[in-house]
Amino acid sequence: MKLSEFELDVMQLLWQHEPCTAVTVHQLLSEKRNLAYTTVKTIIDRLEKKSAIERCGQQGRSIVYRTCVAQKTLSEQAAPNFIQRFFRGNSRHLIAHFIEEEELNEADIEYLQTLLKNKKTNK
Amino acid sequence: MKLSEFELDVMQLLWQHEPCTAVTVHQLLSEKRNLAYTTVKTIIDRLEKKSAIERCGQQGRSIVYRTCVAQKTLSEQAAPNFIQRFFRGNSRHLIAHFIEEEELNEADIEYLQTLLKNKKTNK
DNA sequence: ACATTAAAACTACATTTGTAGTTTTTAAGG
DNA sequence: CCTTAAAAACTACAAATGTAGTTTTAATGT
Repeated sequence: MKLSEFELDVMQLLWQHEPCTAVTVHQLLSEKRNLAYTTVKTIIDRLEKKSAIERCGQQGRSIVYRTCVAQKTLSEQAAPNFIQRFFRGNSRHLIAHFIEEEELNEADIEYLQTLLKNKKTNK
Repeated sequence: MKLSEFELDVMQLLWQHEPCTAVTVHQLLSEKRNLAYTTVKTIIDRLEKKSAIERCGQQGRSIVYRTCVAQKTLSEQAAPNFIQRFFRGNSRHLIAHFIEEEELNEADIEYLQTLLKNKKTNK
């Protein structure tokens, strides 16, 4: 399944807030940018057509939606692409990039160190 | 600057092989998928229009191109987006995801461990 | 029961993207 | 010099995307 950027934005909100109506998604998105309700609804319709989300009820006159794909599923598909594109398939560089560029607190760092240690021993 | 997937594919090749002609890019891409030369040239024209690449000479009747943006510049812009989309801005999860999912050899792991250690002490 | 009106459903449209055909230019060989 | 053929330049077009207007449906208050 291939979703556009905007579609992914909406999925993002849904993953965080599902089950959830189009009205709610519109409200959530409106905090960031100015969008007509119908615009958001169009995206939701398209996501439904693509079977990324489905109806799971009704609230007053609003349809309640929920996702049918896990965030992980999509990120797993997107990740290799991303790596390919920017890091020539070299995941060491990728991870290094993020370690260098991203904000990480002490706990984060320790957590990641543990992960790496485990990865090494499980080889 | 916003580049499409295909445009990024071409940038990828250019970063690796610049300076470089459209014919060469076409040859390189042809190893992976079947594309008309004109298709590739169209993308190159668009990249030029977007000022992502520029002419830097001629080879016979072919124009030689080079990039005008660093890979890093683009990945830095793309990365936050990507993180936002899939990991809700939580870079710990992002890095953890890649550590868990990607192939890493012993040397990779050690390298990353060093990076983390440095990051911790430089705080 | 009926009117009101929110939300759904449908339609629209410009722009971007992937893809390639056609025409024009021009370097290179004879 | 003239021809030729390779590459450039231009044109085309369907599908996807971002964006929103218009019309229909139906829940809710009276």
